[in-house]
Formats: sequence, structure tokens, C-alpha cells
Amino acid sequence: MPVRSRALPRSFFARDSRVLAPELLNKVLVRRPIGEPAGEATVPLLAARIVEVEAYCGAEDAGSHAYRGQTARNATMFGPAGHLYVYFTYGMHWCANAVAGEPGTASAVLLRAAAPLEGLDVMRARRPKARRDRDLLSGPAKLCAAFGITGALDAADLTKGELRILDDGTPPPAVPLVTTRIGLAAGKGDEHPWRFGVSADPNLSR
DNA sequence: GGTGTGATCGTA
DNA sequence: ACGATCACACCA
Repeated sequence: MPVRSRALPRSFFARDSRVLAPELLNKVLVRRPIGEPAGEATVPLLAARIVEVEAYCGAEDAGSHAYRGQTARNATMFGPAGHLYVYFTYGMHWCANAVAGEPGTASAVLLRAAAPLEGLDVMRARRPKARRDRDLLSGPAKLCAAFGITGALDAADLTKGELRILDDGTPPPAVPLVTTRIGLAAGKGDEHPWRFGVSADPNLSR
């Protein structure tokens, strides 16, 4: 991790989720030890380079949890950008998003896959079923499991908390992979090309 | 490489 | 009921 890595400011997140999403590719998700001071030089406990994301667009997006308005579950998405929206799905999995846009827009970017950089031993211990390291973070629920992200981290501030997204100087891909989003029912937003990835990266979800 | 299926529970 | 999923079984 280069010394000049720095946490992304809130202004970085406060944009349309479809603009923010590809900009998050090649940024570094880090989790620092609990209670560790927020110095820039601290070695993170866990670090991974984001290689796959999806944009969700609130009230105008049938695929978004916010499509039918605010509830207790999705309230974080209606708040300020730069916070983490964590939800539980399929009765067993947690998934994490970076809240985007202006307050009230309820847009977010789902973190779908990442390439492990640091803390591989911790990630392997949390994901004993992953046979290869490229499977540690190759899906939104896998990523949360490996990073220990649960509902307890919903609404965490990504700009200054124990969980952050850093810019280490690696630019996003000039030409990202762009496809429709995964797991949406027909007519429920599946037509929008709002999934973005680092082409041919081995850590992409299946 | 691909497809099919069961697990398991909060939310609407 | 159904889901912004995963892992395993199987076939190729």
C-alpha cells in the first residue's frame, strides 16, 4: 500500500451512482483494526482492490431497494453519500453498497467483487469454503463475509470510519467492462447496463 | 466451461 | 411469498 493512499472525500461519492460506479473500480477497500487511530500510515488489517460494482438509482430504478420509497431497511440510502448501506438477502447473505448522490436521491453502488491485497489469512479464515484466493471476494456476499461486514456496519461513514475506500493512485480502467446487472427479474431493472468491471480480472463474480 | 437446485429468513 | 446469493452436484 503506497504511503500516498488517501481516503476518498465525501464529494467523491456525492455524484450520480452511474457516474460514481466506474470511478470506484481499482479503488482500495480497507478495514483497519478496531480502535486504531486514523493515521494515513497505519497498515490496514484488510485491503482489496474493487474490480466489480453495480449502480442503483433509487426512485427511477425498479431494481433498487429504494424504488418503493423509504423503509427502515433502506433508510441509509436516503442519507448522505459516502456511507455504507448494508442489507441482508436470501435469508443468509449480507451485501454492501456505497451511498451515492445528494441526500434524498437514494442511489447507491453495490460492491460486487474485489481482488485481495492484504489480510489474506483473515479472509481465508472467514471464508473456509473458498478453495482459491480468487474466490475470496468474487461476489457481493463473499466480499462482506471476508471483510466481516454485517448489518452492524450499516450507515458506517466510509470517509472516516474503520472501513474506508482509498485512492492509491491506480486509475479506473479506461474502458471498463459494462453489462446488465446480475440477479434482477425481467422488467425489474434488468435492462439497464449498470454493472461495471475490470475486464478479464480473475476475481470477477461468476 | 456450463446449468440446476437447495439452503434459509427479513421484509413487504 | 420472494429475494441486488452461494456452493455443490453434475454434465461437457
